[in-house]
Amino acid sequence: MLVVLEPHAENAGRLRPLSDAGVPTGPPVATADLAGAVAEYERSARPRWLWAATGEVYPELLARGVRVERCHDLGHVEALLLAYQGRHREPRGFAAAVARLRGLPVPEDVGPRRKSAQPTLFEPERERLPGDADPLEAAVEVYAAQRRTAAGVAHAGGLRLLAAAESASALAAAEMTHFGLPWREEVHLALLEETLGPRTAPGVRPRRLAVLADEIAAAFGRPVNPDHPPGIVRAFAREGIDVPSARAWVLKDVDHPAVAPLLAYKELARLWVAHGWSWLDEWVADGRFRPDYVVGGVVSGRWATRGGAALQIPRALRTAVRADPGWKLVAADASQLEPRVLAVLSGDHRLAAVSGEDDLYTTLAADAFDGKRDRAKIAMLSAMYGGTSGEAGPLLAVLRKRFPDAVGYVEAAALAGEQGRMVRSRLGRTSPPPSESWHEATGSTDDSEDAERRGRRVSREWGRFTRNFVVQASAADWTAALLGALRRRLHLVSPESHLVFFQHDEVLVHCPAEAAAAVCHEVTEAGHEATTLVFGPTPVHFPLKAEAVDTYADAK
DNA sequence: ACAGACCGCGCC
DNA sequence: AAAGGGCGCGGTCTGT
Repeated sequence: MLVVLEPHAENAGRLRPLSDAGVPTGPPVATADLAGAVAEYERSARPRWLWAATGEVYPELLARGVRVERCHDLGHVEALLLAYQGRHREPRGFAAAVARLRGLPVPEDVGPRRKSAQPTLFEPERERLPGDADPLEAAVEVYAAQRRTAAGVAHAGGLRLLAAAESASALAAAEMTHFGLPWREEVHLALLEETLGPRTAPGVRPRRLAVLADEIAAAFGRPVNPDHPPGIVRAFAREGIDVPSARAWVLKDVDHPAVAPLLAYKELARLWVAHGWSWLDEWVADGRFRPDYVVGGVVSGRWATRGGAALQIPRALRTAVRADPGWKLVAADASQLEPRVLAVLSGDHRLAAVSGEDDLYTTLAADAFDGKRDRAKIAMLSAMYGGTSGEAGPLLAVLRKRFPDAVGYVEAAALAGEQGRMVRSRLGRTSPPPSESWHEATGSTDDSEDAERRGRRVSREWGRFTRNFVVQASAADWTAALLGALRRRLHLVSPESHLVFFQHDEVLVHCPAEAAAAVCHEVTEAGHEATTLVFGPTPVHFPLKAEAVDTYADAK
């Protein structure tokens, strides 16, 4: 069964039960204790909850101690369906869906609201429905329309699964923010002091950075702002050294006394600016880092985050991520997910055979690259990213000869992009159509050499995007299914355990120490479940190694 | 004062 | 001959 839910302020709201097909089976019921009503339904019927946006409803339920098993997130599903139809640029979200159905002016998407760990005094604004539509009725209508749309396309089965997996991902994201990533402030503070010096006021360079800035100035014989790349390039030019940019990898081969302090400065400044004391103040509270995840925030279906740079936690800081006393972190990482995804998508039997081992690149190297793992990896990444620089070209040729189906698959995707066609993931995530300016550049009637060259370049760029899209988006299909399977399994074997972090192809579970072995087992099983759900029976191996650690720094 | 471009670097 | 996918975020500079 389904229950459609509409929240009001202060835990009040309305509910209405529906059949699986979305037909109301009873009248709307108002309640002053929404969380209690939801909890009761969970106990008695385990319905699939139907609501406009998980992010608007579920955090409040979690705050009141209520977990739900399943939902259908109308906003996320709307976005997936619009994309499937090539309508990426139309406003997504529930309110827009209602407006489209009723022929009313479609409201623009509300812009992103940056959040922080600090509690806010104001309730987040809820979408106003156009034409004063009744939210419960409108949700039922939109659900029916989404079912019709999804059923009428070639990827019907895939989209149904994708809708469920994306909705489950939204639940998992809200739970990760709610429970938070265990973050030991004193460990982080000690690391900052050790590498930067004592804490300074915001904007005031810590001692170690000030010293390096002085060394840089001394090496150049005049003050040079190390935070200003053009100034650095000019400073080297005055010394008779031409550098194309001030990037670290460019400077590291330059022979000049300013290089060493500059490289050290860049590294430390990055830590200070991105994950220094201000970051701690803003993002860590009560021993938890609570980033705001944006499920499906990337066109490929990958997650993004808003604020806190949660998907860029530097390796050096992972030592601050520690399990509570008596608890463990179970770290799980899908190794080499994308080449394995390519093996399934392309049906390349040879590549499937190579994926049988835990380290795909080693096997690939033994198979085709004289045992040279580096080369095997470059070849594979070049195939998936469209890289051709340096030695990539010849290596890719070797790969193509040995694995024609796999390389042919990504090359077909690249060709589609170069021609402005869309490509899709396994479950039906769909690449956006190229922009107006892309069409102008590639369809130009101007046959000057410059215009033609630009057209070719723009076309190739889009081909690299679609080449990567098929792999990256199908990997996102798999991870969405994984999250759904894992959160359900965790609740069964160890209800106290929670997903607390997710980053493209790795997850962290915070669990009581005595549950760690069981959690590791469930992670592995969830990986198998995701593989079968998304890809069906396949010889391709998707190893998802799980290990219990005390700190994230010890993972892998 | 503010928005937006560009650079550079962190993560996958 | 050269050509590499996806992000978020903070810095400086430029234009208004």
